[in-house]
Amino acid sequence: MPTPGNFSLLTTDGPARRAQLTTAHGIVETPAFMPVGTLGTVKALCPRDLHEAKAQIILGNTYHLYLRPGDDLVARHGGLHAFMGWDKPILTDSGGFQVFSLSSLRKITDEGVEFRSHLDGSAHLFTPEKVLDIQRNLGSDIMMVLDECVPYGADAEYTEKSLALTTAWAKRSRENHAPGRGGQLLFGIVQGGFHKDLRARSAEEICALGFEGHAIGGLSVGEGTAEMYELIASTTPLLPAEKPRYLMGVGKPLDILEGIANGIDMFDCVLPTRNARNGTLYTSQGKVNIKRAEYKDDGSPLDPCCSCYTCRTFSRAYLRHLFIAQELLSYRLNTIHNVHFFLELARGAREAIETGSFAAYQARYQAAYGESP
RNA sequence: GGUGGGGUUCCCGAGUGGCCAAAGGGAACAGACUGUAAAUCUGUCGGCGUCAGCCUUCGGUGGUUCAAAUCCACCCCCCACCA
Repeated sequence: MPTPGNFSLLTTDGPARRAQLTTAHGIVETPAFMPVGTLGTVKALCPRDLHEAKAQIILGNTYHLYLRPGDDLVARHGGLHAFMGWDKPILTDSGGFQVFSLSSLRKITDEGVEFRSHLDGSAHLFTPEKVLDIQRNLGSDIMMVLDECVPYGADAEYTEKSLALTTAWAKRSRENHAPGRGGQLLFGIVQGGFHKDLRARSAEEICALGFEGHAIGGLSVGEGTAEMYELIASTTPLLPAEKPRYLMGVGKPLDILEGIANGIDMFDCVLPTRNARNGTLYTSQGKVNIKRAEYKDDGSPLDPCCSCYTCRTFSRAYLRHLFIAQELLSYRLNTIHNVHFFLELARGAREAIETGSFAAYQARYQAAYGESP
């Protein structure tokens, strides 16, 4: 039985890789898409739905779970796996993204991040160490270090300072959490904004610290697709090939395939779940806005090529009706489908890499979703 | 029969002389969403338009006025209460 952290490369197709990452709660076949379950739930789904969609690993969020219900409470209930009834791997984000998205509520210091709760305004301090303590309470399989997600458009001076801080925090994180401790893996995060030289420096500094995996953070924060792809292409090769590579928060179907083409192994994104709730559904033929009037009388399935429960059972007309009527089932059926689609996207990519046909696989989606960038 | 209240753009509903094609909400029609403060947000929403404007509209008809959804007269509906 391989130990958590073991990452075995099975095969490659150009820079694209097919591998297995071992965690305390099982093996993750990569490339993998990880549905986001910020508050200990992939919104609108229950673990049964996730199993049916063949989800291998999901995300939880340190910041949000710390504030509510509290990581100590989760620990008292046996950790996040037991608490939410999910026995497969969980990756917890550190709260670094919230440092970015809730920027008006926080202040960054060398020590960490002082912030005010978006729920009740109470003051808190996140340090690299504190964030790991929380993630230990949550009992996630993969923990993320605290980082600063630099806003798009930040100049070199700010980015460089931020980068130094992120590296210092990463170092403290590694010192606080020895490899193998508690079976919990620790991933470092490369930042550096949109300055290639700073990205390279960050990659060098972060990868020198001996994390079990490496993430690229700070992308899809407002930049254009071309710029994002350029950065993925230039940064990914700087991450050690023998460790998993995780592109944080990305992305759209084509973004994910582009990442895989460049050698990324793991992805997470709120798009399938959020868009499901907002009526945008992903199909083999491209995006479908299910609230459009043209689907009012459409008795065909959302995507005839899809094997999810939603597509096997219901018509577009019914899905539109549920959405327009704001029925709760709408959110569930839409999310079941979108999550299935993203997981299937990754599963198909794994298969394509195994057969050496990833380029053709990517091209098929480019045809359906528009040439990119 | 009497008294009082009311009829506004698809719906509800503000507006009581000019700044009104008429607040606000809903519906409708589009669009956005990338480590989730998101079951959220944005746009359009009388017609025409070379975007300056022009035309039609506030129960009906007629009138007052430079100007009326707003004032007056009569008429038609609706609601409440009293007989």
